[in-house]
Amino acid sequence: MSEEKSLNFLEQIVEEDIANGVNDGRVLTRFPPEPNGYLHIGHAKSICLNFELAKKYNGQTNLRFDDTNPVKEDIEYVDSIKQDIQWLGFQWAQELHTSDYFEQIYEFAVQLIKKDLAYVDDSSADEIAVSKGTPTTPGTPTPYRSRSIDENLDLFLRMRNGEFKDGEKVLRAKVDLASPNMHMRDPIIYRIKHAHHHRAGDKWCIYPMYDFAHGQSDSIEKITHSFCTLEFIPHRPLYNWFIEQLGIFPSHQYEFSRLNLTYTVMSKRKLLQLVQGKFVSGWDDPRMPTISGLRRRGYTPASIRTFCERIGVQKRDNLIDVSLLEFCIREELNKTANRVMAVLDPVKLVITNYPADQVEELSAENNQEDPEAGRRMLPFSRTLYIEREDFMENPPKKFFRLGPGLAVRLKNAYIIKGESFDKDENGEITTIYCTYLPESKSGGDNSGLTVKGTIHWVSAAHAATAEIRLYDRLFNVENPDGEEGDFKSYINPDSLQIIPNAFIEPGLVNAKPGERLQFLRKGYFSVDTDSTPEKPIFNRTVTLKDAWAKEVKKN
RNA sequence: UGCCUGAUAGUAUAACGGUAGUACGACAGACUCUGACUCUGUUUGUCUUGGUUCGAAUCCAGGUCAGGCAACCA
Repeated sequence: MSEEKSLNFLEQIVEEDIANGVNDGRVLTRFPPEPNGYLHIGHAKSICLNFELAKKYNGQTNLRFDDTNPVKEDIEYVDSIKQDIQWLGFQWAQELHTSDYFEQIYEFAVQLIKKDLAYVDDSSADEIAVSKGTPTTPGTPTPYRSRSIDENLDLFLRMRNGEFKDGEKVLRAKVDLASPNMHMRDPIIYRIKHAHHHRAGDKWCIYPMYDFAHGQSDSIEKITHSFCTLEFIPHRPLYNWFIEQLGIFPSHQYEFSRLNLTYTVMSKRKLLQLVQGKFVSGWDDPRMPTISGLRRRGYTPASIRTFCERIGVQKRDNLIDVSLLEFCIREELNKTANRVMAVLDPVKLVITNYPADQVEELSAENNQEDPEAGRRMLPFSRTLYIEREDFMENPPKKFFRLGPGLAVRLKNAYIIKGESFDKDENGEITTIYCTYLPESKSGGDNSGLTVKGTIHWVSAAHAATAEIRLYDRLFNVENPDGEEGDFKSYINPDSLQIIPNAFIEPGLVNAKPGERLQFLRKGYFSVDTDSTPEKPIFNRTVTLKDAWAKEVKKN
């Protein structure tokens, strides 16, 4: 383990700070979600970054809810966010809420007013927008900019006391209306909202804006390194300006680029549209890039953490290939998931030389990658189900499966040879007939034969049935955000295929929700949260790599 | 057309003035009682033009391209 992993740019910053004795080497980060939606894998990047970086440098991480907008926030989201972070494997030092600082933030505002650095503005939203000018032309002061300190103090108190209606007045910082940075053109720092807050109740009718809450909260908590995404870069001068004018603890903001993944969307707004428009079954639909969706899909916390580590941290825009995420979950599940057999698209197979009333119990390895996983017994009989695609009437030369005259190994059982088949009036094969080699039994094969292919099966009389849900990418274009028009028009209509009656090994009816398995040759699956022994439900987490599918595609 | 970011294989990410490396993907092969896994090999890259330097992905200047910013959202 002498291999040195290079540091990402934020780790470099932290190491430099520690080396220079900044904050006495103390490292305290925070993860600051607004409780107005569910966490997605983009948040996971931020969570991993904040928690792992702090831990690496003997620091800690707070969970702070940025709950400054009561009309959009809800306790439901608070709970889901906490669950998701813990599920990912992280524990915050303190659970904090910006709303707990409202009194102090209010005092900060008063302080600003007293320094003549903030004023109450009676202008309408439109008037303020106009007065801010444009990026190329400076803003102009509204008539209220020159109010006296005393008048501002009085008005602000009356705002707090509920004497005005929503939108009637705002408190603005007095910064620089001519700044090339639009965020410095007297930003609004308090607005009136007569709304019930999920945590503060009805105590307040004025609420601070993000720019006058986030940095202040960082400072109150003495956060040393405040990491956020790139779109907050233009806010940083304001972040620093407030710290300077207020003379409070100098937290520092650093920005990194947010995660984008191919074949999905990542903005909360768009995910909400998918949920509300019923394009998916909910926030935890296994096709969603939400943490809860990935969890239900069968992703593990470790695979998501590994993924976040491999994508790195930088400042350039990126679009990560979802195949990397898939690689991370396959890599883990290959080592940990038991192998079982399930036939998704069954066709009957009759072994004509196998005794009609004989049933054998065959021993099967659970996971050859893990000797500890043990073995299980499987019933075998004359009539089986195999995968329809594993038989071809006129197979091409590279087809290593069953066909007339073609021999193949039944996994954990015998070598069989295809003989004949029945078809119905539509030309669809209904039954395949084959013969088996009794001396080719797995574990004791002395047939002297080797076959190129091995296929999976279940005994028809013993198999249980299950609902299997096959998931594919939610969108059929790599970057739905980058396409013309409504992103929803690029939704993949085949992103969910439900197989109501697949055949599974009898023992699988007892699989517990959340359990992860490999269906041999079909992919990794996990037991759905709605699954019961009476009606087992499996979600496909990810397919196996399929060299044959590629071969077929080529021709 | 103001300000702010950024630009290294298909996608990401290293190299911090000294041999452009790694992962995923793709392609080819070996192995295989999973056409899986594993293993081997191949392919493809420093946005551009100048400058500094013995030497530039790296430093400087100009350009190009991409993204962000003018919510009483965060």
